[in-house]
Amino acid sequence: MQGKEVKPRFKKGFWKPEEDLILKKYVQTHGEGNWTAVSNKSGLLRSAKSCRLRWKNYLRPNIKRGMMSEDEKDLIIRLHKLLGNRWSLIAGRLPGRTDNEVKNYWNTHLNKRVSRDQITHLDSQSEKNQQLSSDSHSLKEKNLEKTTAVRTEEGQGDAGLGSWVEELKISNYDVGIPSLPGEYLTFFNTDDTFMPILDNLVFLEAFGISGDELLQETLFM
DNA sequence: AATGGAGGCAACCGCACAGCG
DNA sequence: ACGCTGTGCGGTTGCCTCCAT
Repeated sequence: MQGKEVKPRFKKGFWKPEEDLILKKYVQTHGEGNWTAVSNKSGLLRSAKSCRLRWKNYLRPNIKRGMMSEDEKDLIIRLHKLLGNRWSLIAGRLPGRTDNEVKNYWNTHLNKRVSRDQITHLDSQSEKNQQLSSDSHSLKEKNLEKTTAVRTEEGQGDAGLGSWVEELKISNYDVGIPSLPGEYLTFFNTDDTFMPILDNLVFLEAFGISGDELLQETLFM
């Protein structure tokens, strides 16, 4: 075909050790970012996206490989309950783990485990009810101790708080709307299961709020 | 030994969004 | 305002290995 631009044919499939080495050396020399340049200048016949993904998921320093610890599994399950399939957010709470790894682990291991546990949970529900009623009281007390406050901006009323307040309510949060601008908006979760691992930053991030944007502090700690 | 199914995981794809000219 | 480019994200695909038959 005359005059038609020939797109470079990129290599696909698994990365070879020598390709890893080239990418690693290139990034170490030129720094992270501008993956198009990496793709064009490194000599690798890989797309920018492929280079970026390989670096991010496998070659980047401090990547933790291997088995998930029980703590990590537990954290993934709890965070997934709160955040859903927001793998990058979940991975952000697991040092050294990537979103792709967390996602794969969830799909292959935890998804089944959670479904199984839910069935088991339903079977034994009546048996446990008595035990729960006594335990939940103390847990709820604990949760109330971890109430988070966010100060609203000057001139920002109920309507200006954004849809995330509604989302908080849907996600089992009790939200205390401030009556005056500049007052603190408070919210705490009434679901016992994930509260012990939840920190303020996680759900601020979950609802699209940067910690820098809003003054937030934990009360009653 | 051959084969077929299931599970695990690396990599790709498509879309969305931000930044910039 | 618009288009282009780079990057990030979640869903999906496809290859490889293991194991049962």
